[in-house]
Amino acid sequence: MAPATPAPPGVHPPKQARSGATKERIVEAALELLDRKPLSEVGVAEIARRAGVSVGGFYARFASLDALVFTFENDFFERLLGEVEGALDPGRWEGRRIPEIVEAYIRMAVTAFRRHRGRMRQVALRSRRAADPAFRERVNAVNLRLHGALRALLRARRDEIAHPDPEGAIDLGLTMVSAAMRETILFPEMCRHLNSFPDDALVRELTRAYVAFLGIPTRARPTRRRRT
Amino acid sequence: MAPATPAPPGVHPPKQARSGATKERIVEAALELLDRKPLSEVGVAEIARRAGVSVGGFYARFASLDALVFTFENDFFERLLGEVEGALDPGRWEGRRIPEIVEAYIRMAVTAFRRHRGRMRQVALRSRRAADPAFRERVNAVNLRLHGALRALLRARRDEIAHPDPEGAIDLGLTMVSAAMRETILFPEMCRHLNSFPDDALVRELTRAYVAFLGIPTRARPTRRRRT
DNA sequence: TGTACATCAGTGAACGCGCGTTCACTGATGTAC
DNA sequence: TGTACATCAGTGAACGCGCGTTCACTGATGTAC
Repeated sequence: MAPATPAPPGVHPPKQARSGATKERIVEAALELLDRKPLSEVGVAEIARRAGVSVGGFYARFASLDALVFTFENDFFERLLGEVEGALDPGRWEGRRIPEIVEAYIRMAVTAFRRHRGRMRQVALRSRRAADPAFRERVNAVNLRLHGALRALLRARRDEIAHPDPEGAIDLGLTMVSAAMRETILFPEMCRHLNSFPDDALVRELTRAYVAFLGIPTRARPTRRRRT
Repeated sequence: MAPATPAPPGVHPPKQARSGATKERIVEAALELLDRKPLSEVGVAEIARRAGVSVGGFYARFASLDALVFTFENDFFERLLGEVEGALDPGRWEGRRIPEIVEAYIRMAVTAFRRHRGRMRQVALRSRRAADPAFRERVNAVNLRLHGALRALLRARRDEIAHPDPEGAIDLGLTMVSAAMRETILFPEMCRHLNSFPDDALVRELTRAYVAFLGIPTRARPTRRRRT
């Protein structure tokens, strides 16, 4: 049942070097196209053309279009989780206070949203269409871990929080901040009528909002910036 | 060019009473289905079956599926705009302070999101798929007016706001609050791992968040509730 | 009130198009002896 | 090094399915005289 090489499901493991290269080209072509339009408007033919293979060539590497999407989503999730969980390791933040942590998290998130816009849009759209519960489960699991890392750090600093329901506030604040980033970065056409912010200002303001909502007394302005 | 009866484009004006009733049944069937799944999973056949007409009967009333969607979206927008702009009429709020206004707005919005969940989901999804720029324009125009009404009230009370950039904060706060409502009410499956709030608490907490972000000194807790 | 005719309302099978997928085939690469 | 054969990589036209839309037709409603 289990294949000899543990390849992701639906991806035909390459047996020669050149087919590996073809696979890369296909993935890259798909990502480039996704930066410009949602998957529903792309299609196998266009991906294949851009990758310089025939449609049949595509299917020699991937069992289906879904399999391709699954693959690069998975790669992406893996990388993202590694990055965020690494950066939010509790050890690193010993003795640091909530505003700094929140700012670091939001900065990472904004950067990721910006850098992987196409893929994240695709994930956001797909996870909202009811169809595939397995996919939603996957996205939920990833979000759980991403949010979980921050949540753990904040809960451990609950005494900084003046909000009467610290845990609820941590979660709702997270929802607000995440949703706002999705809105402004992934789907900016939808809020064109509102003032828009450059990324730096967005990080600063979202941090301010989250911190204010948690009810953390702003003795020193949490405005000092840091360039990684 | 202009039709005798100014019917919405794509809707064949009924010439007999019974066809008007049929039209209503079709619209209602579509709305019921939309409450349970996105349009992309519904289809003309299912709408027609539920409305108790044949597929041909559907097309006797509507020029296309798009025309149906357009119609009930428009009705919906119209009603929503009327309600919100009426409730936020500047005259009504003479002498009232920001926290009250914000709470009233958020309560209206939460109620609307809850009551018209299917339609709003449909709008949210469709406006995020690049395809149809005309549709996005329409949604933007509606949002502009909805947000504009609140924005005007808040701007007129700018002296209550301690945030260094009041106008920017008004807009970003609006984005955060709107996006959070969409997330928690329209697509709750996506944040199942986070604490969820009943509507009353959601209104209270979103209000608190917005007010805190604007930097309004909370002398008296803005927690007093009001039942309309 | 009755008849003839025009228009409207509605039926449901068939059409057509887009798009993911398949399949018979050609060419390239690797292996055995 | 050369030959024969097996497997892999890739081609592109054809297939098939879902689904929105059409169309030839039947039945219902309204109107003229």
